[in-house]
Amino acid sequence: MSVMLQLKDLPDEKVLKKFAERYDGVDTQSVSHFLSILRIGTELAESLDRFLATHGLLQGRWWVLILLMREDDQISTPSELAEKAGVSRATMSGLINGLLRDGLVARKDDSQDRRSYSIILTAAGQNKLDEVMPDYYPRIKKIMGAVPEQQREDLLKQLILLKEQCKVFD
Amino acid sequence: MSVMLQLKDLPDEKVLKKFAERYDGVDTQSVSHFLSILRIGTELAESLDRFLATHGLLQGRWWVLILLMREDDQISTPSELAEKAGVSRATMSGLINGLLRDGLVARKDDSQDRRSYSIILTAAGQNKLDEVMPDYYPRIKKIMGAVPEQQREDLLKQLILLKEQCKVFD
DNA sequence: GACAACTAGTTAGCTGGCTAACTATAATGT
DNA sequence: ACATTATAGTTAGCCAGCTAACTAGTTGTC
Repeated sequence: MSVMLQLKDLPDEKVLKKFAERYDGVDTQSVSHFLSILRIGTELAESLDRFLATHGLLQGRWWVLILLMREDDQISTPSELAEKAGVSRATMSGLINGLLRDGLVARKDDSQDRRSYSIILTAAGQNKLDEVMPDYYPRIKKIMGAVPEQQREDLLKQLILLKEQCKVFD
Repeated sequence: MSVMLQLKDLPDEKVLKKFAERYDGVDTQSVSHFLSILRIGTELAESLDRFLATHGLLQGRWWVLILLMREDDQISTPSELAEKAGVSRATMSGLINGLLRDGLVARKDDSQDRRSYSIILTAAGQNKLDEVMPDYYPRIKKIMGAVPEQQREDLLKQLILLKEQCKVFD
């Protein structure tokens, strides 16, 4: 995601009037709320990325490492990883290449199926996670601590409602 | 943004235990909530993009058209647009090129400052907005309708708290 | 008036998303 | 056995973000 709206850029009175005149039935509140939610989503993701960058990682590659560590033997295949990460095989191809270059994962050819190969988390990759994760978890806890325990469930519930309601875009 | 997490991919018991053993002090709830929020943000943005795509637009270019329409005379400059859209001048350069190619904006050289030029919304650009916006506004209203009026303010308030708490990433 | 410093915009190269088209191999069906 | 179909991975080309380095022009200062 990446949303081209600065919260400060919410339109002023004059502009609102202009748009409301040209396009009737504009619900200013809804629009402003919707855009703010998108914007905050972007900002949260950017914060995470900046944090990962301090450890020399970015979101995409970091997540691949985590998916590998989840496996019993730290091993998987490109298509499996693509499926689990929710990205196309083409995208996973690029992510894997970057990780191979950095030596955080290694490639092992499949003797059974010559089209395929396996990807293994290397010692360097595990070390990288062991460096990042103990720094990551407490920060996440602190961040989520900003929302009172009880209201977190409500927050999630409402966001899920919004997401589901997005069917009106189809 | 773009978050590599499928909600379905929340880790199972065994995996949770594995991570909790290696990295102590993991607050599973916080992590899962945080990642879910990021994921939903991405999905909302993707929905908007799919909608805009049905009108032959994408988020970046659409937002530039809106910023131009906000101006009294539908005119602005690349750096002004970059600043208002919250992107780098380099990115705006690319967006403007795309819009120029599609004829949705036009370029007008500045006689005062030969480094600069102005970007104007063309009739075709205005027509495109006149096609998209009357379709956009009611859909946004319907989507936000999923969250009861009273809880919207809370939702926003909590998201803003989270965003601000992201300072712990710095 | 000349030089320094700043500003406007572009370009190159990186990240990471996508689709569509491609290669190579495997599996299936007749 | 061979032909078809399906699958694994890559590549090319698009979108959109970024930084850093660059050109060109403007401004300010001495």
